[in-house]
Amino acid sequence: MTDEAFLADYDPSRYPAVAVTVDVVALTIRDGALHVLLVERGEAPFKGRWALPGGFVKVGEENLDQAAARELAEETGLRSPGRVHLEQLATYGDPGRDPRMPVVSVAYLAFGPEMPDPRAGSDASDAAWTPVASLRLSASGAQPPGVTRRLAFDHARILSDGLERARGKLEYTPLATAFLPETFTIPELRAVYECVWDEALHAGNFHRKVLSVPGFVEGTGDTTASGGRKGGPRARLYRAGDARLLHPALLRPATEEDIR
Amino acid sequence: MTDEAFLADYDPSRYPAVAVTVDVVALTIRDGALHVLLVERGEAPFKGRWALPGGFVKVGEENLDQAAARELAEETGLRSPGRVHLEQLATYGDPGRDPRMPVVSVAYLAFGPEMPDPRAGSDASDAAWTPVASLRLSASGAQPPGVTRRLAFDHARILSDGLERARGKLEYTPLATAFLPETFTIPELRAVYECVWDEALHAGNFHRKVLSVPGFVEGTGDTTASGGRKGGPRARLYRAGDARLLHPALLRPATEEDIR
DNA sequence: TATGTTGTACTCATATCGAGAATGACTCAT
DNA sequence: ATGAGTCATTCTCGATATGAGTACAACATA
Repeated sequence: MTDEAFLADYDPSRYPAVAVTVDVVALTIRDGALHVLLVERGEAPFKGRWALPGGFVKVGEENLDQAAARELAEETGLRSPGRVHLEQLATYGDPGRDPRMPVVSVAYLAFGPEMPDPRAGSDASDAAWTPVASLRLSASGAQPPGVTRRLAFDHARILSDGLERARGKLEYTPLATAFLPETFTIPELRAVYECVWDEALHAGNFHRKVLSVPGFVEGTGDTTASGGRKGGPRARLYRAGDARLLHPALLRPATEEDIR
Repeated sequence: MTDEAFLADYDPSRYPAVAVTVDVVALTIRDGALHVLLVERGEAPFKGRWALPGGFVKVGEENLDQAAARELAEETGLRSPGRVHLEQLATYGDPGRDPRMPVVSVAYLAFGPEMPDPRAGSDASDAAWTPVASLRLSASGAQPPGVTRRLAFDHARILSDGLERARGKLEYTPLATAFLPETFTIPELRAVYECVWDEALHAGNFHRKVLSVPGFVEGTGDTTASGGRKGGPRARLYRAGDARLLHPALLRPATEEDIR
């Protein structure tokens, strides 16, 4: 930004009326399916429709990361700042994305282990973890059978961008562990990849790969107390290692359509 | 964002005085070195220091991408919207990042082939392509010998984030071609990777790899008119292919420090 | 013409990947 | 208890990718 431009607008009354908000795409895994945290709007516009949790940034008092963490905790009644990974996703500022006024929204992406049901915050009439598969994310494209909901504002696009980011980050960072509790088994880690990528993975190869990437996981020496629900031996327990990047990366099988 | 929060702030006079700007990290390659487009500030604060080009978003009239493209063209006198790749980088909103008032800046990353010298825009006292290596990007860390400049505001951090993004994108997208003209040779493409990554690459292996990734480049059937400056045969010419992702990726050699 | 440079194509050993199968340890229904 | 089915973990094997080095012909320069 240049100085003259600032001086020309230095008088606050001359600013365009812009609101800056944060919206959070909070993802977790429940019952083997990817879920996103949504709140139900109690007022127009989009009354009764579901939206991403979010709110105004207290500009000058907090930074954007703090605002996102505050919204995630405050508006849904989830405290648990502990093991939640939060990162900036992208910023959306198209004219008309809010019918009432110009709004620039900084979207955040949050990954966390299975969390309790949220309570509705002061602003939302309801809040719930919602299966991503039950949402209509684009006008075109195949939709799952059953109930499909359309999100308020441009939140379908934001969620869609967040999912794409999450899918990509699983390839070259150890963030999949952010969806799991402190200790976990390799098959649980594989389940994270499978439900975020929506692809079945080869159990043996996945096992070999995870153990071969330095710093991805480290063994605890323990095993689960019993076998799985449907049988099978006890599994060894691991915790997240100290790697920030997976090298070599754990590439998802790419299709021609992804590439072109 | 929730409805009640909006209603509470519906009166524009109650908005906090937030300015929304775009800043552009425009990268190109000149004389075998990575350069970034900077403008010299003509007024306080940071008068005489260099900064990223940027300016206010005309909220409600244009979207963020358009604002970034406009700033890149307008403030520097570079029109050339043609072959420039522009993508959103991140958003910066820490309190105090501008000493005068709260400012939220949406940063963009631009890649382009070698471009003419900019002329100073209406706001900047000067504008120039500056070698990235000549800039002091962090307080700590090794600095190159010779002139090092410190950027205004938090622009060193933004540039640093932009460089890291660029380095990563070269691995799994064909964006290196955005630094080159319509047709180019494989050694020219290798030079892009080498100067963005700041690492020497094995010529033979790079050649094999580029040709083996589907859709990365396609041959034109032509060759350069003559050999290189210091000799060597004519090189075959290629143009960018239709791939949006490189599969398998062209991974840069990772060091232990990158990973942990 | 001699010399050095370099684009491109090899070779070869090693690492990684995808697919499948073997081995037990476990759960559950009978 | 017992048998059937499930599944964590480890192997094997062929296909593919990678890193390092060599070969050679085409080119610029002196």
